Amino acid sequence: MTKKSNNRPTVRDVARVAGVSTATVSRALQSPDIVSKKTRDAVFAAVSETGYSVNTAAQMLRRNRSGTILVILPDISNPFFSKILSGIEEVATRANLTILIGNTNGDSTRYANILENLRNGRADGALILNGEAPPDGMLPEGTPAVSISERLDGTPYPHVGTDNERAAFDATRYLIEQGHRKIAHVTGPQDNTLTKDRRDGYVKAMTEAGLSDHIRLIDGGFVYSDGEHAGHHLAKNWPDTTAVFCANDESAMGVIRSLQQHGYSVPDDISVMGFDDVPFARIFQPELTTVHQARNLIGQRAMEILLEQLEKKPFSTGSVYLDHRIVSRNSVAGPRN
Amino acid sequence: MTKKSNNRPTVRDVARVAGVSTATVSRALQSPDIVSKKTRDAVFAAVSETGYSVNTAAQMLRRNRSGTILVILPDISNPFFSKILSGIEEVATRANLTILIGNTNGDSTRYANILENLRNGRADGALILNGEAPPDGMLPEGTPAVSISERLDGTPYPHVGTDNERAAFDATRYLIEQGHRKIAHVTGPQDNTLTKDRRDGYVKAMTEAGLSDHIRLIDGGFVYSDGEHAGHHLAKNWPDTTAVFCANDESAMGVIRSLQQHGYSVPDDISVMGFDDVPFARIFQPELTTVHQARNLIGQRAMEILLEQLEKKPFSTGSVYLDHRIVSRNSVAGPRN
DNA sequence: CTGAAAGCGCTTACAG
DNA sequence: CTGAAAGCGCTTACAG
Repeated sequence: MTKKSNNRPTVRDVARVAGVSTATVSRALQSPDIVSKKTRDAVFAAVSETGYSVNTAAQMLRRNRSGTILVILPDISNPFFSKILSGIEEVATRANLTILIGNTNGDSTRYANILENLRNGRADGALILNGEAPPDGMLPEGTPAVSISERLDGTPYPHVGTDNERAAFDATRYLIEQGHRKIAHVTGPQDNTLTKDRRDGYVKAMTEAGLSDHIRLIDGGFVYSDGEHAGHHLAKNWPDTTAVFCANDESAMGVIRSLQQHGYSVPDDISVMGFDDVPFARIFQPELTTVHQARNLIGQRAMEILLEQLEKKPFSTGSVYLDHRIVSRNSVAGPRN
Repeated sequence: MTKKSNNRPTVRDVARVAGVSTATVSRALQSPDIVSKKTRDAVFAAVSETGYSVNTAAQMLRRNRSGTILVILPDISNPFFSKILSGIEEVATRANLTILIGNTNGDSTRYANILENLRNGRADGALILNGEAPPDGMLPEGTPAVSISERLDGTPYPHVGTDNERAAFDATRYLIEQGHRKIAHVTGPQDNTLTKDRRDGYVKAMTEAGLSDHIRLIDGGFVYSDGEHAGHHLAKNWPDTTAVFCANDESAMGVIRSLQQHGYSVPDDISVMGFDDVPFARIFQPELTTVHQARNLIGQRAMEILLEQLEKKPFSTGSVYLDHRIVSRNSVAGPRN
């Protein structure tokens, strides 16, 4: 009967102090309404007295659920993801779920390691923001999952994001309405569904406006240096362009700097528009005109759909789109002359 | 003998396939070198055949360890933290430890909820980046923890960061060496150890250079709008200032924009220097001269010290400082005339 | 409304 | 080097 070295109180300790069984302690804690008020009070008092806190491992083992959801993203430092994360957290917290963040860094080995959390029971479901479908066999069949932002073609998971084609269409229309005709588009990275959708929206808007002769596509990417290269390309090859629609804000900033180095003034000589409305878009000079995505709501909605899956309720399949809007700031003006 | 509904293979399944006991399966997986090669091979083959993955909950319960460490920070979207996080992750991954991120958002209720992960066994130790000591009783005694960046005065936890007083001293010296005399300092938020240390370093450098008459302190903070206010204050009250040292990069950007709105040119009329070297410092115009902190190394070192605590090895107490350096860019020049 | 008992899937002293 | 068995701390069908 020697004392255990680890003194963390357990249900047994609480039961002893409260004068009830461990089953009753568990019930009072998990389903307070199915025990008598007297019992409930006694148990709660015993919990404070002992400083009891449930042992999550035991609970997970017994329930066969971790109460954790895995958020898979390519780069946690990318400001695009932080607001989505907040939305996810809000809903998860309300549902008493913990969030585990898996940062792939674009590395497939890391991605595989992260997915392991679903196989070993550390997480019950996943929110996939990295745009890459889990390789076959890496996920137990029927694992609840939702893809965010990028669609995961050929996958059964529901998807939440922005209607990118529509948003790109609206952005291009916006430039046309400012009087621009020679409008270029700097795309995102190849083999990305976002890139395709935004490019399609741009092409569609140009075509519908009878400007198909002015379509100018430049291969880009989502980082600053991609924008710099694109700006250089633009200055060299299409110097008479009056407006550029970029696939995201960061590349738009690179385009602007590069254009400035080539002697252009933005927006006086050339207008530049981004996509995302990251926090820095307001601080950058010129303040960036861009497409705002409802990132917080996207995160919330995705988490809600995952929750429905976890609870075996019917859930929406296919894509859910949240509203976007154009944010007018200073990087776009009418064409000169 | 009905089939269980949940088909995840267990050690029993692996044991049956490999023709050994569950104890041996566990040994082959956890300490491959203490079983015979023949057994090891049989177990590994059985693992692939069955698609076995350890049940983390059972493992945690049995070992009384979660293999997870908790990283507590105020704001995950703050770029200052992301590189520190990478450093932490690198070391944690090498040690086969999972990271759980707790985002307090400066909310003490959330902070308390996050600390609960240490009491319920979901995490074995903590890395504290939010500058706030856990309230008494919120952490089981002897919980391994390390504070990062901000010191936690009155706390037994080791600390890893930058020697802020020294770094601020160096930054101020740098401005003095460029020929500046009337140098202002925009501080961080009150009641923050970083603020105190950086202010002290500034005052010390000014005093040592015989410039104590030119000490100009402006209460600031770590966000953009704090900088804007400070810039306004500066323009109104000390218009002949030729250089400003700001407590961080974000506030330095606010100071610059605000000064520009007051008609100053940076750095021609006035030089502005930041602190941190966040990623955006290179994109901002003018590119920001600042103090680089070894954020990745700070994260690594902190995780290493936490690891030593977890393994009950002796570990360094007190503060560990990693080297900082001045990064010269375009927001600082010599004084006009 | 409550209790006694089984069992979730591991790991590890103990014995050989 | 290996196996049989106990037990980590919960929760929940079962019985009353």
